[in-house]
Amino acid sequence: MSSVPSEAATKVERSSLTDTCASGTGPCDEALARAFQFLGKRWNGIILGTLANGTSGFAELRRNVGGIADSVLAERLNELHEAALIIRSVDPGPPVAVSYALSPTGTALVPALQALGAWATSNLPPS
Amino acid sequence: MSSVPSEAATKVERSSLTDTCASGTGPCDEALARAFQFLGKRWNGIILGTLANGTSGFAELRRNVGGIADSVLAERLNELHEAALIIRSVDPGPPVAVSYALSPTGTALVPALQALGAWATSNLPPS
DNA sequence: AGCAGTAACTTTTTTTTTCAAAGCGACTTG
DNA sequence: CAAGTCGCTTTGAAAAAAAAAGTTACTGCT
Repeated sequence: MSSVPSEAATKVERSSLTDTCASGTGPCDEALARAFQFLGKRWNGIILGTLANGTSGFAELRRNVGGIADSVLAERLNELHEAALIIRSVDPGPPVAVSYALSPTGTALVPALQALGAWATSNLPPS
Repeated sequence: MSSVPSEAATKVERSSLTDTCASGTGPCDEALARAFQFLGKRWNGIILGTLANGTSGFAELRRNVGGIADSVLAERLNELHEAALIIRSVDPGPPVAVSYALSPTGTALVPALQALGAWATSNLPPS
């Protein structure tokens, strides 16, 4: 992981979630704050969960995620790519085609996402 | 759960995350969207993770979460309370004292939060 | 050839969300 | 009395997300 250049670290974000949480032994410690640096931004959890179903192009992902603005999807994909959670592959074509997939780091998140889904199934009323 | 009046359901949200996700058997299904209805809003994951360490008052929670605006914390606590993820208890005092704790629904989320923390520890660079 | 459609974004404007600061009433302490 | 804390509420500014239109590069159809 330390070999991945983290350009996100050079972008000073207001109220960075990585500065939050009392140091403790409980679930809310620095690690959880780091997880929510991504997951606490609208759409990231859903995007990663959708990509867990398999590789997608931009438009397919937009349709499968459902309800996200193009510009927000583009920005999220860039951030997730820069953080090495997803892999962006370009087929030069023609026609040019771009596909997105979970990286190993992103894939490692899937069991936790599954746990979240299981929790919601058991604990949240259907909308 | 079904005995809890869900006022959140009467508030039509634009781009509701519960309308997202292709139906599928993968992690991104309706259940995950429902989980991110809460967790995809900034601060909710951290708030729930902080409360997993034990009951807190408002000011203590604000300090322990770190970096959240009063007004946002107040609103988040109201939403989480309305969704029955937390319990709000009032000690009439004097002085009056309000405390917040995870409900059984909120508590059931803790293992998934722990999984997220473990993933971050193994997969995300320290900031 | 022109047209319409799709993909993968980008740009602009509008709307919503979050932030920062101040405020309020109810207390406690020195 | 003043100053501090608590648990919020209010206001206006800043940031993020949404909505809509746009661009380039194709493909397929008439």
